[in-house]
Amino acid sequence: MTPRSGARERLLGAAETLFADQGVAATPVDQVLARAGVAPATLYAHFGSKAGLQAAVLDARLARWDAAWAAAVDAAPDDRGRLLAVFDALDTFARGGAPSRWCTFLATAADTELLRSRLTELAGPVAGDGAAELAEHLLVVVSGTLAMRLRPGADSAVARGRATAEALVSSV
Amino acid sequence: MTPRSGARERLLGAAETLFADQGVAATPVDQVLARAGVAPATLYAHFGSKAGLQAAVLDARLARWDAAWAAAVDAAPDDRGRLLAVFDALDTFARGGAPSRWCTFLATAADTELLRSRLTELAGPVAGDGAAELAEHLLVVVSGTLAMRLRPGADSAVARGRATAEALVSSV
DNA sequence: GTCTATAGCTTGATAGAC
DNA sequence: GTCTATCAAGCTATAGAC
Repeated sequence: MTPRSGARERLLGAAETLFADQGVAATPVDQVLARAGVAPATLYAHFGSKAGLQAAVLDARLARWDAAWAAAVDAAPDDRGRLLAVFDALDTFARGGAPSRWCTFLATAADTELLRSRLTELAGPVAGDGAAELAEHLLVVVSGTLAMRLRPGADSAVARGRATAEALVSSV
Repeated sequence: MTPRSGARERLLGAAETLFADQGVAATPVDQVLARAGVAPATLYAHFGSKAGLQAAVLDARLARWDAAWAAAVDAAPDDRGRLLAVFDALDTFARGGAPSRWCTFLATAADTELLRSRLTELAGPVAGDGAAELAEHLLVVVSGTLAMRLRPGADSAVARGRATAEALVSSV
């Protein structure tokens, strides 16, 4: 917890948008600095390197995703709704002005395991002994939904993914 | 059709591997040249630019994927098998020594439409009126399978994707 | 068609003042 | 902690000989 620093927050915000829109490699540090209105040395004082900044951006995103998913689960009315709440959270994230390629951060190892374990847990009340299998199916569908958001027709990606998930849940 | 040129083929092969393993942006032209054993000017004579080389690599890949899928469909015994043949083709590609991140090329617009239309066609005999809907579900699953191959546990990605697809087909 | 050599630019990161 | 100014390295692409 660095003593509150406007520059730090602005750097994280600028980097998140630019990295997501253009890709990390295609985004020069100078561009992040310009958008944040910060000097080069300040960035290196806070994050050490471009890679350090990237890591900090991913961490921040993961934490927000985590919170959004938890909130969606809490808001759901029943077991089936809680299992499918991932898609509500995806929808929130997608509509919430987040960069169009925000989903790339989900391609990390930590996140895959998080998804798998939570989905298995949530699938329990719905599928009983078949919970692990259903969770595995839903993991594929969630991954596919993220992938679809990278392509044309991204707007309807979450809705289509949810429809597929519902078909799977109903077939249990 | 350039007069047969060993350099051209070597460049395509080297670029395919390196681009897939490291990403295009992270791969310097020099590295492609070194692996191919070719001089800079030769690359620019054939492809005009790094982007031109990248485009040529994608074209070649798409053509091979196309052929592999068609072969898998032909080899399948029945309608259901033909519909699920995408996964046979994915398996062939994945095992065939292709770079671990080969799937990135499937994130193109052209390919998305190709997938959708062919899957819809193949779903006809299996799902009748529900063909379009089933194809849409399978499109999500195929995309998810590709995404899973980018993460740890990639080896079993195709098998798990196929299992999800079978659950969907069976529920029709 | 292919080579060697190099131009010209952009990048990530640092030095030193305040 | 933040700034201005700058370095050293790496990149893509081209020139010119064979």
